[in-house]
Amino acid sequence: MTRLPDLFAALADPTRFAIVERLLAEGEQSAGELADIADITAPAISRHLKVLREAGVVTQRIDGQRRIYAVTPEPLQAISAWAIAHRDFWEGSLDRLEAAIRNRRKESR
Amino acid sequence: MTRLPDLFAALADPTRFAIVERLLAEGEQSAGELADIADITAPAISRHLKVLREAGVVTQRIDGQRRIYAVTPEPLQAISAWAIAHRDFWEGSLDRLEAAIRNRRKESR
DNA sequence: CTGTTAATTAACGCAAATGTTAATTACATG
DNA sequence: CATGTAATTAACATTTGCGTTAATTAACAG
Repeated sequence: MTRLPDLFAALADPTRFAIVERLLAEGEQSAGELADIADITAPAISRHLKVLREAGVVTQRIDGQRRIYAVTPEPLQAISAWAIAHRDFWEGSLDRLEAAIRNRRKESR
Repeated sequence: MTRLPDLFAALADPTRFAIVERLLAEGEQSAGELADIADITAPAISRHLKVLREAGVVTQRIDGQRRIYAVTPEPLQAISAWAIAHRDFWEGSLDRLEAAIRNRRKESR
């Protein structure tokens, strides 16, 4: 089981976070398709994907000469579990949490 | 509102994560009380607290010559909201895993 | 076999993060 | 007011992270 700080480190970079969001929103994609996620070169993307892979955030599937990436469920589960484990701490504002979720959905359309 | 990658960056360091866990478990504590959280000097702790403060993860309260720190609810809320917003993804992870395996079998024929 | 495409690895430069010791600020107390 | 305690800021060294270009590996197409 990956430790949370390592998971957070993987998601702390804006480019990597964008990759994860994209994969979550649109499903699995090849390294090439992810190229336009940020204004950086292909090797840079490749290294970000490696970091995500080593943190267990994404899995790699080989299809011909393409490497196809998808988000792994476990890390998201782990993060959710951690936040919810401390729910008694921030439970005072469930309304705001709900609002935040609604907001996210709205933005992603 | 703080962006998630910045939040994750604040929590990516093991010492900072330990500070947050401690404050969540035992409630607010002074910088001095947090000194034993890791085998580093007081200035190092102080800088970690500054990072957490600037990311909005903790608040600082002044009491005499002590600075007392406590976790802010909003960041945990935000993280939880993000994870839960993608719950449909990792909730049925077993089904998806199965489907992915079936899919791969189909393709390789 | 040859050339093209997809992606990664190698080698390198630079900026940011993290630790140290020393100096500073602010409050408390005899 | 002089001294001690709590914490931070300053200055500096070292490591890590992230980007680049060039080289490499692997699969595909003629």
